[in-house]
Amino acid sequence: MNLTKAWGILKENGFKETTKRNQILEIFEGDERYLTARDILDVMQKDYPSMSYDTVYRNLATFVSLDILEATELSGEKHFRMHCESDHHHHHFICMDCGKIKEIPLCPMDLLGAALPAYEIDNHKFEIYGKCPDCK
Amino acid sequence: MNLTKAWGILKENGFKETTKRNQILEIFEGDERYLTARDILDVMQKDYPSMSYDTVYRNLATFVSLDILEATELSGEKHFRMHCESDHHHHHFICMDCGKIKEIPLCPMDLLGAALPAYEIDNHKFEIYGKCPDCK
DNA sequence: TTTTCCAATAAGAATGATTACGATTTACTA
DNA sequence: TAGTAAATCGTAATCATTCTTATTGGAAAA
Repeated sequence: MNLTKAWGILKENGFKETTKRNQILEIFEGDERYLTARDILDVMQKDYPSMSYDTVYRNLATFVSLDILEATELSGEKHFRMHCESDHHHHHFICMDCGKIKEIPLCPMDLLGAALPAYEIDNHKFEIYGKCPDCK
Repeated sequence: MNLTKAWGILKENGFKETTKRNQILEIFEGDERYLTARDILDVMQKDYPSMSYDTVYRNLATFVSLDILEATELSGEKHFRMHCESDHHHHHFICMDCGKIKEIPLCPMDLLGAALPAYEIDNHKFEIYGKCPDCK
């Protein structure tokens, strides 16, 4: 997702255009890896030494709720990255060295079909972890 | 997995048979849900009011490293349950109401085959979340 | 442009899970 | 039964995240 589209979504939902908010989005636009709240704060504090954790966490939560960012839990910490452009549902290979991802077009839920008829399925998680060709 | 098998593994690896360790395993043997460290401590402190967090976390880590317990991250907390008996690799549906699980025999990695030839695949996670028939 | 209002932010304290550590106790071995 | 290393206790420290109150800043209206 790019900045323009992200701001379209934010404006539609009544969020104000602030410089901090914009700069956080710029970081994600320029980095395809999964980043933590601390990663964001570290970069932001170069320009805004007084930047607060609260601002980072609040904005990350906003972005995730609007599907601008996607989140996942890696070794006990929440990680975030720009939501994929792809309009079809997919999953990710995640490189545990460099953090870069590769889209996996397959979704195991397609194959489960009616295997769980009596169950209410709300969500699912499928991720592959390892090393990408560059880090291998 | 049952207590006997768990103690077999522990003894093989030189771990001592302590009453606390045994009682933690008994809790897991009698509960098919995913439990947190706090859940364990709460139950244990009925019998041992001085039970320490350190003891709980240390033993949980030991059990996971020996594949006696399996662990997963649910809403920011580590959860543990007895390792499944099934000798074939499988995944889980997890009920977010009661915490009970259902085994899913399918593994998406089987279907990926050689789809990621240049990648080193170390691990993967596939879990389905929702409500079981009883909670629905 | 200026005023006004409410969302957004700063600063730091609070929380909650997890880990660490020195002192003490316990399980096994000889 | 005594010796020894592992296990546990009691508590403090750490780390990510959330909360709270006061202040600031964006944008709509005057």
